[in-house]
Amino acid sequence: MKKAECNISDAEWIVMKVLWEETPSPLTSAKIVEAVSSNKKWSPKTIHSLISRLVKKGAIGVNKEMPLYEYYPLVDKRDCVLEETRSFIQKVYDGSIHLMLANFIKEEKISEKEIEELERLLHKKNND
Amino acid sequence: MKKAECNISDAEWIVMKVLWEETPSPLTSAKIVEAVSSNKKWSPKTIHSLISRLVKKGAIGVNKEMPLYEYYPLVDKRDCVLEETRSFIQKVYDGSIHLMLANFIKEEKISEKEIEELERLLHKKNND
DNA sequence: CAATAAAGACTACACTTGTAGGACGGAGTT
DNA sequence: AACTCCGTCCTACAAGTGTAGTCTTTATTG
Repeated sequence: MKKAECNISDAEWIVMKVLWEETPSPLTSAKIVEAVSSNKKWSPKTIHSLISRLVKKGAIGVNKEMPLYEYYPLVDKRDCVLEETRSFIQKVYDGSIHLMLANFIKEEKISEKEIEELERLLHKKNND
Repeated sequence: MKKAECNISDAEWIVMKVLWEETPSPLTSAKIVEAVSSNKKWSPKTIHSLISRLVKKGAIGVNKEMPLYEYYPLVDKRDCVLEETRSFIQKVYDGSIHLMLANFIKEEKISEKEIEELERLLHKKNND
């Protein structure tokens, strides 16, 4: 998995998530189309386009040994999530994680159970 | 303040934040350029372009009564923050706020003091 | 094997975005 | 009055995106 920049667009994220989450990692485009189609009513052509772009960007790799190409992620999900998160926080909260979380807890409707779980997480983190 | 869609790009956010945060709300473009320039080394032309686009988008309004136009926000910051947040969480966390916060607390390096403050916030929220 | 269908390569096309530049006119400066 | 600089309005222009379509090759199926 590369460290580098992800630069994945909104539509491309949907495809990447399939590759990151679908278990048998090398997937044929048909499998990808199938998985994506459950969320998005895109033409298969559109999904193929997204796949090609991701290959060109170096975000996914292709195994051409097979009759039907098999695709697999080249970038690490965690890295992309972090990158995306950072740019979001930078844009909206001037880069302040703290501001972001605080505002978030204030604004969002989170259930009590969730709050309790988050508190547990915070505690655990605090005791590391 | 309108409720509607914000659709503010990364660069435009920088301008919007000036208008939202700079106190005397109606600002001349010179003031905006000045404020933005402290963060970004853009040509004034660029900033003017962003201002015009925001006007066209309906995100900011203009008072043309004055010799130098004065600009002020038309969209509410909170709405835009929420919208931006939602789309971020949708893209990266499939819309799960919980997943997002949990992952966030796990991943990010937050100071103990911050953790404590967040816990306080959670507590307060819990007792509402 | 012939036909049909799907995959892959390449093309399309309008819209948004980052990042300005040019023309024109009023305000201040000499 | 002439010149200069800034503000407004309009134009520019390449890269990235969403959303496909065409053309060629290959696999599947009767």
